[in-house]
Amino acid sequence: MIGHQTLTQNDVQTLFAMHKLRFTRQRMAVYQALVITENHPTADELYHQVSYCDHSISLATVYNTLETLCGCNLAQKLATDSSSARYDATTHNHLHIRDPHSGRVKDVPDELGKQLLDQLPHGVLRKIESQLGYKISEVKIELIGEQA
Amino acid sequence: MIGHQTLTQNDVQTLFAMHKLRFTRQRMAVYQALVITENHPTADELYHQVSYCDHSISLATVYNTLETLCGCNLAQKLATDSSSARYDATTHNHLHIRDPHSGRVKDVPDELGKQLLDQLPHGVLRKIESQLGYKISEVKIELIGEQA
DNA sequence: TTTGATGCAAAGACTTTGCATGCTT
DNA sequence: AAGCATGCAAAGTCTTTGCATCAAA
Repeated sequence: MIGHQTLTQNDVQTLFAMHKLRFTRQRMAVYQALVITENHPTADELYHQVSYCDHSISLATVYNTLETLCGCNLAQKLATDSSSARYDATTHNHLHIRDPHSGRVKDVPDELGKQLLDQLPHGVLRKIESQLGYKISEVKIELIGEQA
Repeated sequence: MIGHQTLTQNDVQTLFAMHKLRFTRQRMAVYQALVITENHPTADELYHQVSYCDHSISLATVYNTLETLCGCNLAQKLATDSSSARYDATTHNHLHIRDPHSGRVKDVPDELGKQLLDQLPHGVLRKIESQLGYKISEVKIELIGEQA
């Protein structure tokens, strides 16, 4: 996988081409901002961040771009209990750890998250599937805790 | 714990009194509807459900009531990636299964949810704690899947 | 009686959409 | 050149709020 720190314009251009997305200055800026931003930003936060360099971009374009990115799995919309949606450029299943006091959400390093997901009791998951009549496609986990 | 099916008006009255909430016909109806409803309803769904019997209740009251109930932990607002919030009268840690197509959320029966939580790889959790410097107090799990 | 809840409508926050223009392919 | 993306503003959806009235304690 391409490291986030070294994501060049060419990388993004290639990525967009792979997904049959037109490459525009606005999409480039929104995607870059999304990838770079540590915490998971809202559309409005991205808009302000991008506006800093591109004074003409519109909020509607940010929303449209985010929807497009989510549509081809280059981003995902996170579930939230607050009003505005948050977005994440990491689209593979990964874990978040949230500190309820500070409200901060951090990513759990992939190798640890993967260990946790791999070691889930799959027998119980299958029992849940058969008992509820569902086909489980994903297990989302959020850890709650505070910095020691 | 009081079973949901046998929740009488007196139970609710007592419950509200314990939380120093005024007992009104509207709050009673909203709380009852929330407890009874299988999938976690939106404010609008509750409004329509309650309206069926109480033609004068307003949507604003439903929202106000839900906020009040959440404020004293008689309900919780669920995180969602769609537009409207969903509410849940079960406030202890339990598992949800969400169908991304319909947006519906269902509870996983407590005994199965408990099995899943008990059989988590605690060694990995401790590794995450020590590596990130966090004390994990809770693990929230949401299953994604669709009805077979 | 006092205090807080309700209903209504208006305002607010967030997001989507229609359309003319411009840019990518 | 064709078709999709953009910017703008307007509309749409969900939620909150101000205020007069009403009900619970």
